[in-house]
Amino acid sequence: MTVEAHSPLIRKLSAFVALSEAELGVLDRLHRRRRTFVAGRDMVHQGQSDQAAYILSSGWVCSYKIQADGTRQIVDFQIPGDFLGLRSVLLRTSDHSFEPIVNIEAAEVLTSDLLDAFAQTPRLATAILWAASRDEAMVVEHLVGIGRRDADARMAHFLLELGSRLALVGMGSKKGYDCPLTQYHLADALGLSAVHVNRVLRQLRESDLVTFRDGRVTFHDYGGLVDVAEFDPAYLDQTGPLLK
Amino acid sequence: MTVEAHSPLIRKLSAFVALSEAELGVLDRLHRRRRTFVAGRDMVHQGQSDQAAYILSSGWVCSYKIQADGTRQIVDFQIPGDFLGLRSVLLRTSDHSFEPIVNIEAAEVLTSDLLDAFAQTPRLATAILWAASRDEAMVVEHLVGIGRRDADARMAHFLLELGSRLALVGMGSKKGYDCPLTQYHLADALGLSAVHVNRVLRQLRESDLVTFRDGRVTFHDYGGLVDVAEFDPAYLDQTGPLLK
DNA sequence: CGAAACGTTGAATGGTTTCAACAAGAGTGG
DNA sequence: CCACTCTTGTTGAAACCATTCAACGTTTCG
Repeated sequence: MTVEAHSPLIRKLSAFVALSEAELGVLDRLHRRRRTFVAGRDMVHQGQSDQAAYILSSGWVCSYKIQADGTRQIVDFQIPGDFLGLRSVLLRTSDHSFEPIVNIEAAEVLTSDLLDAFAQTPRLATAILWAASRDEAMVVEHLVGIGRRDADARMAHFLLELGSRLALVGMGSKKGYDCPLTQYHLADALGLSAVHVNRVLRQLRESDLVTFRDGRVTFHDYGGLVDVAEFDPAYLDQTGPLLK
Repeated sequence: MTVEAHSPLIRKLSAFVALSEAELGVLDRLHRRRRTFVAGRDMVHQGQSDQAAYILSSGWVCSYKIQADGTRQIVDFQIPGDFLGLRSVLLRTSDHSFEPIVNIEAAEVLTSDLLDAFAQTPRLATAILWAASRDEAMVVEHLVGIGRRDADARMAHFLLELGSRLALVGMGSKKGYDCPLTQYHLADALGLSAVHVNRVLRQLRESDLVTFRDGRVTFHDYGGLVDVAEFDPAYLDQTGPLLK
């Protein structure tokens, strides 16, 4: 079987670990319980208990937290190949909500499925924990961006990071990528107002760096954008840990 | 042996799981390799490879990331009982730096020690992963704070969260706690300028909510502060997962 | 067709930063 | 022991980045 024939998750993990046929089989079996969710309706709501985890196979999801005053902070976006709710399984309660941005397909993974898979193939367990650590590193980088970058750099960094992530599952390149997010999503993710997001996007467009329009991100000057963002993809480029 | 006779880590884990004598023994053995570090000099520098992890037994540490333009974002503070660098072990390279804020004592934990301990007592492994998930939840809450809270609420929330964490290891109460941080630390953690931190602290003090002075945080009106911060400690109060 | 969601733009406001200056205490070396 | 420097804290004034408010255009969809 070629890598392309598999799910985005397998494609992602394969970029870092050469998986054996047996491991590929276990991974395939994790994808058995297929489910779909419609855009806009929360799949998991913050405070909900005893949740399953999911592997996203198509579509986009965002994980977010709502505050008492109604403002929303998007913590992360999930794209095909990403795990979703891994932490909610370990803590018994989910501390944030998940909302599908478009209609999505996902494989439901019960706690027992996951533990069984880990018991069968420790190398796979390590690979998945590696992916989880990489997600955590992205949240940290997100934190740094919101705390210490101005709006332009923040936006530029965000669009670049998303591009790198999508490239890993074959959904983007240094030319650009399809992106179903609205300016409201960007605002809630970057800690800005929707109005300001619009202005920032205009400025980046008029500087011939990127265009965000009609569900498509187009890079016009990738290098220039990297400079604006001070984008260093080191935290995404980790090679596999403990795996020879 | 009573809980008080043990390390802060044991004290923390004991608040959520009743540990057996055998598990306590394994934990004690993880504390064998004692080391000290002096204030101000990085124990781990971002980009450094093949790092050990540490269990902090006394003193305070901060983990941070420096950007190209020299600005610093503190991601988290570690207090006694906290793990440090657990992720750096899994990813081969550390993506951020650790700096002791005061002279500290820590137990060095080699990757092999950790894996051995996990193999011996799966319940302990779960407990430690639970603690790691809790740390991640705090980073997420931190992200929300920087993205969507104004400076006053951010500061109030931060001081309250720290208080709750310290209370768990017996170093603080709703009256207050000792705190070796400078206003610069607060600024770098909260994504503010040091000047503004000073003003915010003054305002909170003049509203008779908290005083931050001479290495001591004193709560004057705990309830009032909770209101300002919209502090909901749910994400800290998880009861243990998968452990009956 | 009307409503709802998304995008766009201008003007006024405001929270936060920057710049600048000074005070107090700790540590250092002459 | 004093002068010196360094770190930390403090305060005012000006400048700025981002928000809020408000209005309007566009597209989608029932």
